[in-house]
Amino acid sequence: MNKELSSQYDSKQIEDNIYKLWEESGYFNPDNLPARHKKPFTIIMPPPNANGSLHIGHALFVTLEDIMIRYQRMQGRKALWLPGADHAGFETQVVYNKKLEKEGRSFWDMPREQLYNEIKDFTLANKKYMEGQLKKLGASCDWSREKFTLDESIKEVVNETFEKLYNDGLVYRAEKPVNWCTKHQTTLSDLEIKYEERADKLYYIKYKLANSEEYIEVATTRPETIPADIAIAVHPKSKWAKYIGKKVVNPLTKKEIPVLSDMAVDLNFGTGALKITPFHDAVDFAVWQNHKSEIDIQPFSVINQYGKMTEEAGPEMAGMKVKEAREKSVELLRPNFVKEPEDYKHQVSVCYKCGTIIEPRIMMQWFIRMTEKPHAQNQKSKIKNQNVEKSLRDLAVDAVKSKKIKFIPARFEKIFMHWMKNLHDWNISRQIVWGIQIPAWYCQDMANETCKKNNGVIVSVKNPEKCPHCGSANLKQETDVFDTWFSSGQWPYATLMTTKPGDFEKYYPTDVMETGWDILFFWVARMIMFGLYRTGKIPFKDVYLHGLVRDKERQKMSKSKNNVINPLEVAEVYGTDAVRMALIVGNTAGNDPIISEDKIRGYRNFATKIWNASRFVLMNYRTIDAKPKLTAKDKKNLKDLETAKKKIAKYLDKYDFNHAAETAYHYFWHTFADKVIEESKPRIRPENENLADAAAAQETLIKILEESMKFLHPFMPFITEQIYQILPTTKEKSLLMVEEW
RNA sequence: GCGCGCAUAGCUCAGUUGGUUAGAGCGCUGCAUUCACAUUGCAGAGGUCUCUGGUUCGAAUCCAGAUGCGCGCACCA
Repeated sequence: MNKELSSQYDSKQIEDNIYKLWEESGYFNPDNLPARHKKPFTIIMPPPNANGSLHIGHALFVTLEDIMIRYQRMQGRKALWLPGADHAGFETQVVYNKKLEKEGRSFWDMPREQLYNEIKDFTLANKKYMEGQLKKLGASCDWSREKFTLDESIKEVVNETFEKLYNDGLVYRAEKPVNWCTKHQTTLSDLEIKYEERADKLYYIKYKLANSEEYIEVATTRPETIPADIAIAVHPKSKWAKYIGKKVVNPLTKKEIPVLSDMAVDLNFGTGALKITPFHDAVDFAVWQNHKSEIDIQPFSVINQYGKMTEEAGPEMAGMKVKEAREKSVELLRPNFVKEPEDYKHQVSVCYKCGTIIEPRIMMQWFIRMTEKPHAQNQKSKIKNQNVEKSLRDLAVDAVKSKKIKFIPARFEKIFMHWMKNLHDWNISRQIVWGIQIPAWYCQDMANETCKKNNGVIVSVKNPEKCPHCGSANLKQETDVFDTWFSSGQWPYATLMTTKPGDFEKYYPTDVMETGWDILFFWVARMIMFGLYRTGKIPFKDVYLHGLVRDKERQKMSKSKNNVINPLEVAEVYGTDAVRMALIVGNTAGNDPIISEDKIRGYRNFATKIWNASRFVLMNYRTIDAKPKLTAKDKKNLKDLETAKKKIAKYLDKYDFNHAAETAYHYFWHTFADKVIEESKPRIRPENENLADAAAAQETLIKILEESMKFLHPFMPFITEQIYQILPTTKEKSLLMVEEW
């Protein structure tokens, strides 16, 4: 029967069939696993952004998680791998914006609803395509529990958390400095901006005292914002201290502005005097907040949301872009220069997507308090608050400190703590259309005192229809949507609370969160905080962080560099199993793996080796009418097998996939194929008249082959399942996937 | 500025609590081949483990410093 096996392993011919075999068995769903599978083992898949197709980085996470799931399933765990997809709000909107630009359509002129629906169609199409890709990669996840971040059930959980945070005083709406991207017309969180070094000029400007030639010297990189200066702050120990309490003249508007004393001014930088422009700088905003009583001018903006100068900037600059206005202001200010401007290199914040310089603005936005305790149990909260005594930050910090949550590799614990220490309140509102609209309504009548006290704000999981305070039906919903990470940060419990009844109780807390280190703060930290806040339990026990896949030259893969490896394309050529091995061997947790086609080719050769070794054993297989008499060497070989298998299990238990895979590879090729098989050749030939010996050799070979398929299965599921299916010892309808390890 | 890493064979990396001649893959050299597999086998060359000092009977491994490189965080105008 097996004699017609071809000498080459043809992955294309078998992979789809094998996946179908697994899928039809129903075993991806842990509920269907045989009775021996008892204790749950859960991994929630990091939902890929449904705005493109899977790249090699996705293949890495799929492989790592599938290895864990398959291994644990074989070990008798009730293994659940819950798949999903992320609408990826801002990122997807950026992608769609680009797409429209290419098509010559204007993103900004489209009605909100139309835009939303178009992006929705686009996202759902991508999602469907990605599901097919996950299957190609061999992902043994439970499709019956698949979730999408915009499922109604998920939105409800997310909104409930928001309402609870609001009632607990951890969500607030305020006018505060935020990061504004003038291209994308939205605010961004502190994590969504990056810093770039820019060569600018530092201008030294005289602010003269009223009716005097005396002046204070102020250094600034942004002379165009001078019309919005409402004060000058000096350090009390600076040489300008004698002017504290006096007034100076704004060199552009000629208005008189007060001189304040503030320790926030750095004595050792610039001139020891700082111009205070609250609406265009966060530090200045803070200074203004502390000196409100001393300043009679209300702060205002001179730059609008498009990065253009407003009327308040004065007739010479109004309407100009910031860059032009800077040149203009320099021209106007020249008489007030103390000296020629100096070249100055500094870090400026830019949008992490488009690189546009972030314009700090003061805007009414929604924020989450990260470092303060919630109010005492609020009656309004339907969800009990298990953790009233701690801030979101402390919940996470304590869980990590006490080792309830462990990082692999451990060094990320320090990085995590460092970030947590510097945590600020999180702006969660975005002025984009693609996302979950914030469940807040504004009463337009504000006909009673409670309304006024709350500024007309009503936070409610579902549309309240009427103002609960004054009964007005004249409500307007907030148009801003949540930062994507606000919803994905709730993913572990939001999914399990809404799949099947009992799932949350059974599968939460999950066992492992496996994801890239680049989203440690974006995602992992938020999941820990929200998980503890909302459920009182950690969302996962271990966090395994993988690196970013790079090419041979250590470059990050990107379309523009033309070094992208499409996992599906290479899997088509070399087989999925080869791609999976190439991603695992030589790759340790937290390090950026380097992947090249050569490496993948190497593991395709390994697949061929597995195929031919198996083929050899099967081709020579015959019924021998004798009781096998194992030699000492046979016994040693079987013992070596056990040793290798134990070693692999030990490595897998420690998340050391690299060594586990290498050990499996090495044992199979250089011990089994090169030695055991070679030595067995004369013994299994029909010429061997010692039937007991022939039977012993054959039994040893079959046994090792069968066991090898088991320990190779998590890494190379397709070829191993295929061979298992044709082994003479395999029982009808049994699957390697659920075999006992 | 604060913080986290890395430095081992030509290349990419392992090296788990310090303990004989420091490992793997790829690459390289030589030989073999009608045999399950040339997508192969066997053999081999190749390393002062960045430098300096310290701890120790003993250091690639622990400590301190230097040099080089990478990265994260950050409201110095």
